[in-house]
Amino acid sequence: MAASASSARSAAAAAASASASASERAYAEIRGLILAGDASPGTPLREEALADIVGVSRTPVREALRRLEAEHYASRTPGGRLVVANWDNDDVAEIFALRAMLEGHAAARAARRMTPGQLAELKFCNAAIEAAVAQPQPDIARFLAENRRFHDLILSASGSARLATMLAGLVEQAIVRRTATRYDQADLVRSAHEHGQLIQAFAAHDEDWARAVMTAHIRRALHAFQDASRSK
Amino acid sequence: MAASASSARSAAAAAASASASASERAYAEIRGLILAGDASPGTPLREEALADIVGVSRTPVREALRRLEAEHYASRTPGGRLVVANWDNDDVAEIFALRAMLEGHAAARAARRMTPGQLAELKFCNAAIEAAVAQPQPDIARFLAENRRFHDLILSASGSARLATMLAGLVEQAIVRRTATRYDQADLVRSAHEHGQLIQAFAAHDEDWARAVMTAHIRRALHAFQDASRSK
DNA sequence: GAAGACGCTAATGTATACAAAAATGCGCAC
DNA sequence: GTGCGCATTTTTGTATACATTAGCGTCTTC
Repeated sequence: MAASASSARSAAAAAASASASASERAYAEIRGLILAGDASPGTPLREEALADIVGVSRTPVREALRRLEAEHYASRTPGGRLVVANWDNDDVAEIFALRAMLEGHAAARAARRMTPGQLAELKFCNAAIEAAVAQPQPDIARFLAENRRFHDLILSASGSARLATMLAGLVEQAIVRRTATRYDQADLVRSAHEHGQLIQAFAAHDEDWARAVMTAHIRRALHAFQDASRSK
Repeated sequence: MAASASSARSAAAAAASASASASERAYAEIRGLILAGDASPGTPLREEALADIVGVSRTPVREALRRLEAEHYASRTPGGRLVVANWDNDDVAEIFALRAMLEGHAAARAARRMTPGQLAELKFCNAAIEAAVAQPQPDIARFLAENRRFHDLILSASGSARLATMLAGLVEQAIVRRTATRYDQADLVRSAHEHGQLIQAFAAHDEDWARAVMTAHIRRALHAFQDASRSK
């Protein structure tokens, strides 16, 4: 698990370092440090130290930190210093509750606007997910990547930039925590099945159906996560 | 209307300039320019020009602009330049829909956690609102200020920093647009009455009731706004 | 020995100077 | 006369130097 987290981090950093802007790289790399657990909750995020790590000046690091602060990856001490944020169980539950509402809303909007092309993409994407989880040894990395893509496709089909930015932070945060827990294959298969239901709802352009399936999908994920945390 | 908007702007700017940080002042002032309509949609937001206006250097202006961009007050051209964002009718409807969901959720959480002290504050606040709207010539500025405070109290009673930051942008945006329209006294009275219902729901610690009243409150506001826009 | 104040240190906030990229306008060729 | 391409100019992105403020340890005094 430590290995998968750290490889995920270096992969993200490598992808970002390929000719992206300095602030973008700083953002990706610092977030990676937090998500991989290299910087545990409460750790101070000092601008100069981070600038050295990323290899840029303080200016882009500052921009990255402001963004991370807005997305609740970092929080401020009374004196105005930034530290890695600490999410407790209530926070996780809140994140999932907000995701359920907002992604449910996104699904409803998407159902209204879904084009045949977008629907085909979703089907293709979910086929990949099913392939990844059907094996006795599920391909977790593949599942995470394609699952992310599936939800992003719906988000983009919903056609609301506001929703997209609001959800961006929430999805990341929740996925991270999940990455840290062990997956139960049955959960993965169930997830793919729910995606299938979503596709049906989209095909029928049925807003309420889509919203309900998405809400259920995410609330089930919450409980799967909580069960995994408890038994860990 | 133009007068009220511009006085609101200068008041905000003055409040901010009183010993606040440069980035904070820049944020408040630039947002003021956008909200007052001094910078109409599509107007380029050039860093150096804004730095001159605010009287600080480009660095804090940049931070302010990133924040405004994250809150959808500004959007980027393909080339990466910032311009004042243009909200169409769909955007406004989307903002209200998101507000209805998120503030409904906040109200439900608040109902669960409401303390007697917080409840008393809400009652006091709504009394001020009722006083402001009871007169033949309602005190609009007072209403807006107290109404804002009422909703902020609920938000803080909900105890979720995530909700608070998510809603901050949405509330501002919607209020601005409303400021631009003429208020119908009947709407204001209705609004105060709905606040009374909310207080009852909070007193009973009834989550579902609170959520329903809040959702209805905001959706009515949407339609009041749309009617006002049409007949304007 | 404990408590408070003072001064030092380290971190953030701000300004400016420099580099890179993008828009625009001009000129040239077709 | 129009369209394309290059050069100029404007604007944003990044680095660094400076100012300010919060933290923190020590020293003094009661």
